[in-house]
Amino acid sequence: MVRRNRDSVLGNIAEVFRRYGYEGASLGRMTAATGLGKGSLYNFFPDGKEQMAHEVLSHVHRWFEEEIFRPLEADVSPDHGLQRMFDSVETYFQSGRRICLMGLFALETEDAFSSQIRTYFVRWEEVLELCLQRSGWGEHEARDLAEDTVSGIQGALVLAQARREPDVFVRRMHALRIRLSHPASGARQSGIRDCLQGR
Amino acid sequence: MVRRNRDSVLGNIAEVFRRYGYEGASLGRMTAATGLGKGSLYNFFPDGKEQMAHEVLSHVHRWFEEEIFRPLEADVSPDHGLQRMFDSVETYFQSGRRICLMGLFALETEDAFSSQIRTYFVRWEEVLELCLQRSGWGEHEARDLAEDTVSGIQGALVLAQARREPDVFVRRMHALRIRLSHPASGARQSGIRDCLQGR
DNA sequence: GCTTATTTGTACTGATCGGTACAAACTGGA
DNA sequence: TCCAGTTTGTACCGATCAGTACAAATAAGC
Repeated sequence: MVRRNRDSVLGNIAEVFRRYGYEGASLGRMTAATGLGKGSLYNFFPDGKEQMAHEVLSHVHRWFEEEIFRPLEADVSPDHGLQRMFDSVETYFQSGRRICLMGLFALETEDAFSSQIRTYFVRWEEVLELCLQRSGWGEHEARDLAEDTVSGIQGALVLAQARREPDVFVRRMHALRIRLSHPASGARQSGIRDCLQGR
Repeated sequence: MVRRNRDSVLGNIAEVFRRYGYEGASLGRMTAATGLGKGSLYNFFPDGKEQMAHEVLSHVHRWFEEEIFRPLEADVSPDHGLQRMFDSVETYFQSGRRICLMGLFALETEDAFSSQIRTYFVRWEEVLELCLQRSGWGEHEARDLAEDTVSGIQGALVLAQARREPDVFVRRMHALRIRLSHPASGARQSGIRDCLQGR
């Protein structure tokens, strides 16, 4: 018998939720994925399946906090923070081979996890918005771009999975990186419009 | 006793799949949503739950074919076709209040529906790409924009649901409409780059 | 080595699952 | 009005569900 620690068990459980969704992730599948019996799972998670899901989402949020959200806030170079965000996103989602559990649960479940999911996405957009402002985008553009970027990441994950083609995700991330690399305040933006009108 | 027709039953079943996901959509929930007993459901769909799901997806695909894909191909004015696409998308997804079943099943299920889902998305991107080319976009930009648009629609639906805020979807659709309204061939694109380098 | 605490794992629970069998109710044609 | 075909609906099936009870195995401290 090999003693398991709770975090590695949680990792296995997370992959079961990703692969099958909340309702499709049975305790039988979890015992198979972790190598533990039900008694062990209930020893680690006395409140059962819903607690496991909550803790998986918390774990995902903490990872994003450590790897993406805090660095976006803290990086003295916002441009570097942005590129690091994309690097981390591509690593975490395995270049489109791994889906987003927050996105899946957002679609599949109703109330149980909605608060946690909402908090995660609101947090991501907020830190990205501030980073974009520091990078030179105007207030409104930054807000809009932050929402568009987080939405774009989610959409790329769905489409990559739907088409069974991870490269879709890679292409979309590449396009987003480029899009976010050209800060253009309102003044610059109207400069581009003048230029276009002149042609 | 009220006799039901198969199509309206299918509509009710579709909403159960949307609300609960494939695994969460039990026959009990379907009998409640349709007002029919299991015997009636099995009379309409002798191959059971998986057949219901296949037929719901086919029905969704047919609706998109009639309302969006064919009009995009057929409209003499590509710009009009594009705006009509967005109008239909907003209607179908109820301005972000209704999720996309294809997207949900793409994330939640593995093999059973992957062919149907892939076909739907590939078809959408293909007709959109051709429409964008006719609208003035270059070949590569059209390809890229088509993928970005379909991906963007999916992401907007996920994020709207995740934040419990349908306006997210409305804003993203608005931004996509604007984005697609300004065809810029390769020559025009490099003109913009020259202009920027001059500053 | 023994004892106690901790971790593991299986048998079992009531409920629900997808699906089947077949009786009941309804409809349409003669 | 009657009968055959069609549609509906419920009881039931074996399997699986989330969760519980508790015994077995292991580990740590004395």
